[in-house]
Amino acid sequence: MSKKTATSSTRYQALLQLLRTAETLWNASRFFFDRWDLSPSQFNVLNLLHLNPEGSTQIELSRLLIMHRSNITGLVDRLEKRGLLQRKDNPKDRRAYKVTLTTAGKKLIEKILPDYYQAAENVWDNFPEARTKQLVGDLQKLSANLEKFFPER
Amino acid sequence: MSKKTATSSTRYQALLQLLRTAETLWNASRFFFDRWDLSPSQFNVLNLLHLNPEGSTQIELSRLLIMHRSNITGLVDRLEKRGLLQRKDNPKDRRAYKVTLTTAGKKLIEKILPDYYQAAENVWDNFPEARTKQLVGDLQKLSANLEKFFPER
DNA sequence: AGACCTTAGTTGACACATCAACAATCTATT
DNA sequence: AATAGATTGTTGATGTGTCAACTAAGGTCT
Repeated sequence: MSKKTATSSTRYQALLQLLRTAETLWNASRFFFDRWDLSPSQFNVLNLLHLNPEGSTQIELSRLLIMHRSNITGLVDRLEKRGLLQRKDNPKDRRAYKVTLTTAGKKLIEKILPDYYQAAENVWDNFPEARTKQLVGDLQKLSANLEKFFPER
Repeated sequence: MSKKTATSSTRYQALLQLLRTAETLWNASRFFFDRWDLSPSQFNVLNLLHLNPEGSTQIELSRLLIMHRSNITGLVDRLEKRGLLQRKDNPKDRRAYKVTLTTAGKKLIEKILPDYYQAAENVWDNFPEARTKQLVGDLQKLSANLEKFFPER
């Protein structure tokens, strides 16, 4: 049996494959959301707001999306310009807005969601459920390790 | 047993977790390569060129990196400006360049690689090798399905 | 040779992402 | 109450990514 070189180690390959698959998934989702002229990030914003009808502050969105606060500004700007959400003043904290879906935004996200869940099922194509559960567990473990090695954000 | 809602399906959660873990991994790698003032994409370019000493065309790089050709232009521009690689005219096809590492680029990537492989091992932290192999297989299967559902690039 | 199609790379317009620096506001401590 | 420190959101600079439209060059077909 030949000595393994660093470049061919399974663990190294696994990280590459993970990035590659995620890239493919992201591209697929970009293609998918194009029908409604949304980017995956824009969809994520609408989806989060839909789950939180009282509205979220921009900093909350940035934490949930693992994204810098300054990026939320532009994302919310563009969605607000399209009338899908609105910034509402927050009397409890005058530094922060409450961002909420408009009626149009709520209507759009509710139109998308069924297709979205269906697509998420389809791409697994008979993949055994138990195996999917294992995958989730493994990915979570890796995430935890990564955060241990590279702590701050 | 309660009927599962779409949002709680394991398969849907698995896709979210995949994106989340990949994001974390990407952020960790951004942090990692910062020591050499490189972005992950810049590292990938240098790494590919290091594996292919005869040089690659930009279109080859774009395919390997799953990235639009126009993006390679800027990526190569910046690395060329730093003297890490060079565009060489290609007599066999005067439309295309051959992009190769300079001595400085070769020296830099060879300084980075040992740390890189070590980090890739470290983040798995005693994760069983067999399980890693399974993960790679599962991710490949998902990738294949994704390309079936969302064909073109 | 000429006509036609394809391919490699660049450019410009735009979205998306980071960071640093700043203003406005909130909070804690004295 | 005053000061000091932290937090929210915006802005500007820069890098990264997409796409459409363009030039230059290659390939094919008659």
